[in-house]
Amino acid sequence: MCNNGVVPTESSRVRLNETRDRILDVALDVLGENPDAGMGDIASAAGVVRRTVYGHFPSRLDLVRTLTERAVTEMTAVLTEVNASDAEADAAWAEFIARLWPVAHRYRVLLALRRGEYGEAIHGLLGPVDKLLADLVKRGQDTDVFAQHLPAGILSQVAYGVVFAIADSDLSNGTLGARAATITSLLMLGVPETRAIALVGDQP
Amino acid sequence: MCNNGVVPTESSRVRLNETRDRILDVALDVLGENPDAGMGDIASAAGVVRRTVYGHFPSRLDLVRTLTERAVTEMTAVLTEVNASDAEADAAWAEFIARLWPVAHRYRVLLALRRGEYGEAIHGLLGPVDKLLADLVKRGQDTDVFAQHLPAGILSQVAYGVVFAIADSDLSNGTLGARAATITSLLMLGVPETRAIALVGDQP
DNA sequence: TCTCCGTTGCACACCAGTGTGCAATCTACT
DNA sequence: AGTAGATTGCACACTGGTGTGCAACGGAGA
Repeated sequence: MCNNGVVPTESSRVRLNETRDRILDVALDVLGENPDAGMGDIASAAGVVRRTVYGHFPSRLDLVRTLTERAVTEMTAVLTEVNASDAEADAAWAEFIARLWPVAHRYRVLLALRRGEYGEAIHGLLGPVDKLLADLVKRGQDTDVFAQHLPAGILSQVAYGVVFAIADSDLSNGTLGARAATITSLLMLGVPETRAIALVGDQP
Repeated sequence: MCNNGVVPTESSRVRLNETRDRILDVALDVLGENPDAGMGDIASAAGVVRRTVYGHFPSRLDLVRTLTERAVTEMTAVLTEVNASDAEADAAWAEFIARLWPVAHRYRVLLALRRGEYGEAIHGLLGPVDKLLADLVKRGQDTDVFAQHLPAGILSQVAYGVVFAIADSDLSNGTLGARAATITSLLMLGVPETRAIALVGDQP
């Protein structure tokens, strides 16, 4: 399909990338509503024929993997930046959730996709994000900012699991969802309610 | 298969129910590991042939529905009992989680099954449980025992979503998991850490 | 106008799971 | 031994998704 080893024209390459990006964007929506959606569903939602999708992504796994890589890139960018600051761990967490929120909402499907066919592949790609999260929580526990009723690795998983769960609920969009997700995750990290509310107040 | 309208012998009926129950038990395990497992996988795990499974459950949906009904029955039993007591809402919640824990661990697959093919059917059957949970949380909010940063309906969903998430993690068995799930869910319900720890201490 | 190249439409093979039909078999009870 | 009934083994049709091959179409640029 697409390219057979020949150098493409400038304009055609633009058209190609436009289609490719549109497929990726729309795939996120479609899979978000139904993680079991097929290539045909994605194709028609993108206003394109199934055959065309296979022109850009040789297999369904390739598509999902690309999507995941995208998500990992965006998330690690935010997370490393937040992690680098010398703020208290709870403040860092609050800022992280606030900035992650739009991304989390878009990529909420990945949580569902972690079980099932491509679970292993996705899990592998998400490894770096998990590690950064665990590091942040560990830092909070070491400085007595977060509770220690669970090991950092699990606590971080559960905490950002909650964020995605809220991203998947009725509150998904709007700032209300972001506030709810931040406060809830802070509470379960052991931050007192008054402190949690103060923290989200700082970043509306 | 099984029965063609004729009255069965006593012993054969026993054998029948034994097989049926074994299929149900094993289906819970198999689907717990892989929600997309087929009838064949379930059958062979139960030491039986695929055809036999269809003898007891005319379709895959029937099997899943039966499983769900089982779960709903067990959960509502615990929940109504706990809900009827006049204890504080947080104490009631703690007792609920403690008693729900073994059940939750067994039926954790239902959470994954809520999305996907049979999502709607399962969601419908789980309705009563959701309502009881929401009532309990509402009671806690009205008596200022639980935080009000989220509406009761959503807060209850997120809270017991966490319980299942922990049931699905490495801590799944043992009393450690139960403690972790209880404390974490209490924290996110807005109960102060000291109080939460005191509550689980009461029910080891 | 001619060419490049992404896109389309249709063909096909393939696979995995579902659900059914039916004769054969095995087992417990009489 | 005879019988009822659950189980088995194998057949089949059907569905729905995947991935590929290939000729034809259509638009943008030389």
